[in-house]
Parts: sequence; structure tokens; C-alpha cells
Amino acid sequence: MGQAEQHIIVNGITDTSNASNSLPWFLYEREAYGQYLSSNYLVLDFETDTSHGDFGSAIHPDNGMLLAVWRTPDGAVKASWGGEYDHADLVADCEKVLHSGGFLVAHNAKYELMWLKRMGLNLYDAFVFDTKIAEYVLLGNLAAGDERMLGRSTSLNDCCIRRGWPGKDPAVDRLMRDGINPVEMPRSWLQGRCKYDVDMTHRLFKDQLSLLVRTDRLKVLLTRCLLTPVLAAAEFNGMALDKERVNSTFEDYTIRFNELQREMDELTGGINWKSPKQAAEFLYDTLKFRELTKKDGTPKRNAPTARNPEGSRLTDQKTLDKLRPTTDEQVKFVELRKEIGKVNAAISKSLKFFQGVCKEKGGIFHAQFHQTTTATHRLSSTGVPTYFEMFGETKTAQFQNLPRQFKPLFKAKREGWLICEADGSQLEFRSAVHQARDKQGREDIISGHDVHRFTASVLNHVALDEVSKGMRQNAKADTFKPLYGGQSGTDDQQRYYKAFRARYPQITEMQQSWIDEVVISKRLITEWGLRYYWPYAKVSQYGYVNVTTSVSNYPVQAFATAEIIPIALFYFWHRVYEAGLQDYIIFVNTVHDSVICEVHPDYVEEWKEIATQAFTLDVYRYLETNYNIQFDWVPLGVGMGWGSHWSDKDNDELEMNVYYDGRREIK
DNA sequence: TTAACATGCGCG
DNA sequence: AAAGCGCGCATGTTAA
Repeated sequence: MGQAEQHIIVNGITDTSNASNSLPWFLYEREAYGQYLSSNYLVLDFETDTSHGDFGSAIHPDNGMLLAVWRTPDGAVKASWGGEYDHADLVADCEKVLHSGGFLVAHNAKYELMWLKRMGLNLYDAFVFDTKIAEYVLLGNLAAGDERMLGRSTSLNDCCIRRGWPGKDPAVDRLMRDGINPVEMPRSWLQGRCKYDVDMTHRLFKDQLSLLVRTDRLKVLLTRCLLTPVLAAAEFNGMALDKERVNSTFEDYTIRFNELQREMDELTGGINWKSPKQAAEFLYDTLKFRELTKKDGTPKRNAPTARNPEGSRLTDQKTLDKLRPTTDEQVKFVELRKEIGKVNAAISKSLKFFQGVCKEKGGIFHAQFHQTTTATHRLSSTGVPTYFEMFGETKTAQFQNLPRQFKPLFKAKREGWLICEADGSQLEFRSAVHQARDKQGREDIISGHDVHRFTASVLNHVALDEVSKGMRQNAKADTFKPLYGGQSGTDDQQRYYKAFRARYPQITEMQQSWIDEVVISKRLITEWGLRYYWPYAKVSQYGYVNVTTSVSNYPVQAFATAEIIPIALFYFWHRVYEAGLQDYIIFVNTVHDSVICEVHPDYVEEWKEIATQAFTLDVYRYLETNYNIQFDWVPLGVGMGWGSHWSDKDNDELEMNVYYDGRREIK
């Protein structure tokens, strides 16, 4: 048993005295975002020694602190130079503010928080107003942009210029952009720059605060900023691979790839099948496949581009699935192309990287999470670029698209520990049903209606009890397409999409009302206050609205994965600390609707209890107090899996719904 | 030679 | 006439 033994366990939650203030008191209060109106805040900005690169991120030990400038609540501006142990004054000022219910203001606060952690600040105490996130909230989906409109930058400089304020000193900015290590820059220049950033961040904060209050979006900002310290802590951890499993998997895939490549060379005479151009030529010119066509007889192609004004011919897996091969050669090529594409992607994107990590980096790699990238406001992730001697190049892998079949290659860093994953059950569907208060959706969720079985029965013209296992499996891809506005496909698919819309009439009406609203105002205000903008929304002469699919999708995706899950992650992380288990339950990853932890085997029960609480009752309470939303139409659910490796076939599993009144129902 | 674009594929 | 959403990374192609 470890040190946590000293704590008392009450109702499955470990009670500790040291951490009784870990959940900021105001989070239990209605309209907690009012905390941001307090004048008890500290504005800060750092410059770092970027020796390792990666923009001076604190996760690299060979990057270092160089300069901190901060403004205290009484208006004093201070500066300190030196490494991470030379800023005791700063840390003391931060702690003073945070321990008296105040907050820190910074542009891209996660960066500063990670450095503050290295300087000794307890991240569980951290509470921030991030001006980069505030700009992102104000912009809704406009920060991300899309193929029709350029994204709007949320950099500090651009936030200032947008407001007609002076921009950064162009000389220092140039050096920064060119990747010059700030250590090499004249100190007076750098301090001037850092001081400017603090001044501008402060000014920006006040401007954003009034805009957010006026448009009732301060509550959305709170949700975003509560997650920031959680991510800051998680990024230090990284994920660990099981070297033996990686090795044997790499060998298996390499052997398989070489076989496939040999067969491919034999069949094609040595074309480069990885080239979409050569693959299309072989497919359509040599093998004489006919292109798939639309209803009007014109071929289905990739969207026209500057380089391919006619649209290039399709060679992707979905297309190959639909082609009807007749000759032996055609059958063989379609099969080969499909398999070698998958095997090649597995090797080049995952297994080579994993192999490098195991051979040269001790089996652990890191990724970053980004809070200001996506149109919907869910998170995105990028890998930390990593140089490998064995490949002579830098490679990178992010945390949110690791192939499912390779999840069992991940294990906990410490011997005997477990990987535990909790996810929100059917989260986007429940998000839609809640927002629409859909009656059939509610019944289906509560009764445990098998949605994929319903899809299969419509697609295959059979009764529900005549649906086979294979039919159900094949139907999965179609089930939620209509939830995001999907309407096209084969006659059977279209029939199913209509059946879906008819089955859940309130969802259909809700999405139509969103589309109507966007056509009129070019804008949509969601139930929780976030606003999305479609300045180019237009009705065609046939009545089709050009933004139908994104309008249908954004609020559904966002409520689930940009609101509910971040809230759950925040409470999960704080509850672990509250229970004194922060050294035994370690948050390492989150993938849109889930959290992945490394857990000491003695604390799996506590992990389950905390995850259940955080993903359900804590979310209900927060939605109520922060947004005045009663999420009592459908229950939230949590699925849990745990074992020696991530998502392993023999892991234990538990799934339950927890109703608004606290009633639990194990599935 | 390098950078940007285009395509395909991984995840939820 | 024709319509799932959101991302990031590897590779090939082509413009600069």
C-alpha cells in the first residue's frame, strides 16, 4: 500500500484534510463566472530559453525560464530574470492571488501554467482568464474559419491590431518569428517586449470582459478556462508504450507490407500505388473500371482544385468498396489497394513512430492539446515533434487519432499499474435529444433501444428481430449520419435517413429551426450561450441552405464534447486531488468523449467512483449553476474500461446511466 | 530545393 | 441539383 493509506474513505470517495480547498469554493455557486469581475487578478507573461525548440515549452527539461513580467492586483509591474528557481517573488504573488479567490490573466495561459508548475506552483490551485481563449469564444467558429472564409487569428498581436491598438515591436517580433532564442536577444529589448505583452494582455482582458458580459458569454469562457490547468498538468505526463508489443506488431506489419508490395509490383508492373494520380490511371485507364457516377450520370470526383480543375478521380477506400470488379485482375487490385493502404498507414503513421519512441525515447511520448483551434470548440491535439536517429528525421504523432487496433500497445509507465478509460455514453446523441427535448429519443435512451439494429432493419427491409449480427455491424456507419445533416446515398440509405428524421421529429424540427435562424440572422445562439456565425449562409433557388450540415452539427457536437466533457474532466481531476489520490490516479489523455488515466491497482474502485460522479452528477450541477440548464430530459452515462493495457480485449468493463436524482442504473 | 497544395486515412 | 461533422499527419505532386 502507498501513502494514500492514511486517508479515510467515505462513500467511496477518499476524504483528506490537506486538499479540502481543492475545488474552488465559488464553483458551487450560481453564476460563478462573476468571479471574473473581481479586481483580484495578476497579469503575467514569460520569455523562455528555447534551446530545445518547440517554442520553449516547459515539457522539455533543456528549455528554461528566462524572464517573467507580471502586474499585481495593486497595479505594480514587476520583472525577474533567471532560471526556473529564480522567480520566488512571482510564485509568491501568484499564490497570494490564487489563495484569496483571485485569478491569473495570460495570453495562452497553458504555456505560463506549465512553467509555473516547474517553478513550484500547485496547478490544482490555478484559476485563469486566458485572453487567447476569450478571443476564441468571442469569435465562435470564426477563429477556425473554413474553406469559404479565412480563420481569424487569436494571437495577442492580432487581437490588439483588430482593436486599433499598437502592435508588437516589429524588431523583436521578427527575431521571434525567425526562431532566435530569446537568450541571444538584448535584455532591454526583451524586457520591453514582455512588459508590452503584459500591458496589452491587461488591456485586452478588460475589453474582452465587457464584451463577454454584454453578450452573456462569460459563462462559456469559464468552462474553457477551468480546463486549462487540467491540460497543463496532463501534457507533462505523456503516454507509454509496451516495447515488446510494439516490436512484435511492427514485425508482423512489416512482413505483411512486404508481401503486399511484392504482389502489387507483380500486378501493376511497379506503379507507385501511393500516388493518387498513378493509382487512378491504373484503376480507370489500365483496368478500365468505370467511375462511380452521380444521378445525372456525371462522374463522382474529388472537388475541383486549382491543379485539378476537373476534380481528380477517386481512389480512396470508400470508392473501392463501391466499385464492381468483374475481371480477376480488377478483383485482385481492389483488394490489394485497400489492404496495402491500411497497412502502409499503420506503419508510416504509427508503428515507425512507436518503434522510434521505444528504441530511443524510453517508450514515452508527448502531445499537446489546443483549446483555440476547432470551429465547434472541441479540443484538438498535435504531437510533439521528436527527432529520431534511426530515421534521421523528426516525426510526430498526436493523441486523438491513434488507431484503435494499436491502443493495446499502450500501458502505464509504472510496473503493475493499470490503464483506465472512462467515456460519456452515446454523448452526441444525448446532446441532441436534450437540446431538442425529443420524446422518442428520450424513450430510446432510457429503454436502451439498439440504434444500430434499427438502422439495419430499415436498410435491409427486415423486422427488428430479423437483423443479423453482420447486418448490424454494417449499419453502424449510417446510424448517426442523418444527425449531422446527411441525406444522400443509395435508395435504402436515403430511406433510413428519412426514417431517422421521422423517428426523432423534435430533433429534426430543432435543426430546421437552427437553419431558419441562420438564414435570417447569419448567426446561431446555442442553449448555453456560445454563438456561431455563417456570414455566407444562403438559400439556393431550390430551397437548399448551403450551411445545412454544419449548422446541424455544431451545437450537437459542441454541447457534448466542448461543454459536457471538459466539465467532467475538470471535476474528475479536482476530485482525484480532493481524495488525495493525485499520485495514484494520473490523467494522461483525453479523446473528445473520454479520459485515459494511469491508475495504481489499489485505487481502481476510487477511480470508478470519481469518474462516475464527474461524468454525471457534477455535470448536471455545473450546467445548472453556470448555464441555468436543467439537464434532466435524459440521463448521462459513463462507460469504464480498465486493465493492464489501453482498450485491451480482456479488460474489465462497466457501463451505467446516472439520473438527475442520482439513481444509478448499471447497463 | 523548398513550400504549398492535394489526397488519403486515422480518431470521435 | 444534390447535400454527414470535426480534426492532424504522411506522402506525392507541382508551383515558386
